[in-house]
Amino acid sequence: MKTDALTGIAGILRKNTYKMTPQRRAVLEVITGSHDHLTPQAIYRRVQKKYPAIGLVTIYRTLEILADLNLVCRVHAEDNCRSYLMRRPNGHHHHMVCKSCGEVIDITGCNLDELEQRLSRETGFKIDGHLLEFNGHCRACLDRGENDNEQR
Amino acid sequence: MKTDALTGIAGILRKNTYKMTPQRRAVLEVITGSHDHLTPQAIYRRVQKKYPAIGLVTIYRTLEILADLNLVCRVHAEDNCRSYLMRRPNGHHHHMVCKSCGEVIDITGCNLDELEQRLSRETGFKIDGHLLEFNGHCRACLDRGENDNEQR
DNA sequence: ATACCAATTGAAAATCGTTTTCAATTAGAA
DNA sequence: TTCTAATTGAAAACGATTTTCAATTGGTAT
Ligand SMILES: [Mn+2]
Ligand SMILES: [Mn+2]
Ligand SMILES: [Zn+2]
Ligand SMILES: [Zn+2]
Repeated sequence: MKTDALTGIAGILRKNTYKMTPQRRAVLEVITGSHDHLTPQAIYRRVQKKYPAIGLVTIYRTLEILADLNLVCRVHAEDNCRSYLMRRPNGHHHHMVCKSCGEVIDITGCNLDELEQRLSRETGFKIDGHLLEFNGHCRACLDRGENDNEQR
Repeated sequence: MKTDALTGIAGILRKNTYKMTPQRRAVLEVITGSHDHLTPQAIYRRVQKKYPAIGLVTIYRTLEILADLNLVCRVHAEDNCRSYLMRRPNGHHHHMVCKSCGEVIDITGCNLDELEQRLSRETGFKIDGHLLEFNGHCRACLDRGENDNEQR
């Protein structure tokens, strides 16, 4: 199944005058192989294990292309405004982030259609999409004593 | 009224072992005097007009303190993941951003309470807040020819 | 009013993530 | 195999933010 997905993506790349390279294959394997969202740096570290010679620049460039082709999504968290990257989600979803431990939970079933329609009607905007993110404290952190240990 | 607000804030600062300085006063005047959200740089430029000797570091430090004291809010946009700063909002609200021209419209009346309760029940999370942002194209940009001119 | 000291300031350097430049390499069509 | 546009990594450039540090200052206690 992994092979199938990659050859499919290879086709999409070729169709857009991009080439499938070993580096890009390595990046794709890391991204599709992880359930979590990964920063460019995190992806870099993981890819290096299989492909030590790869450059961080290549990660950035590859991610940009993949995002443009809608094969991966860009996200960003609240705290450090660093831009995060995530693998292609299984459909539309959002995130709930624990302020203490940083755990990320995927959220489905946001229905903002009514709101979007109202806004569109009132402002004339054509709304393409939205970013929704909840923050708070997870069960585990709540139990283990609320305050203190904010993750930097 | 301006004086009142500032002396009030001065009290809050003092209560937290912070001092009210001319620099901080200048920053506060800029922030409270603008309806828009401002980047640290934008605030810097404006403050400089009244207080040319101020350093950019002071802007950052002041904003961090004000945010910690909940006197201003942190926000961040979709595109460039730069962290934006906004003046204290007149209540809970969100943003709609035009991908073409960058215009930001304030949104009120998001009712995510039901969703938050459901999520809280299902996951055990204690939800503190949320970030919601719509993106699309504003009326003006739509009229002036859809595609192309994406802002850098 | 004066003294005092922790808090504050700005300049400069350091950091961090990201982008640009460029010459050498390579994927893949012909 | 040949050919060429696309890709690569190193290094430098970049822009935003943070840290360091010595000099200054706000505000409280005398
Ligand atoms: Mn997700
Ligand atoms: Mn606003
Ligand atoms: Zn947690
Ligand atoms: Zn617009």
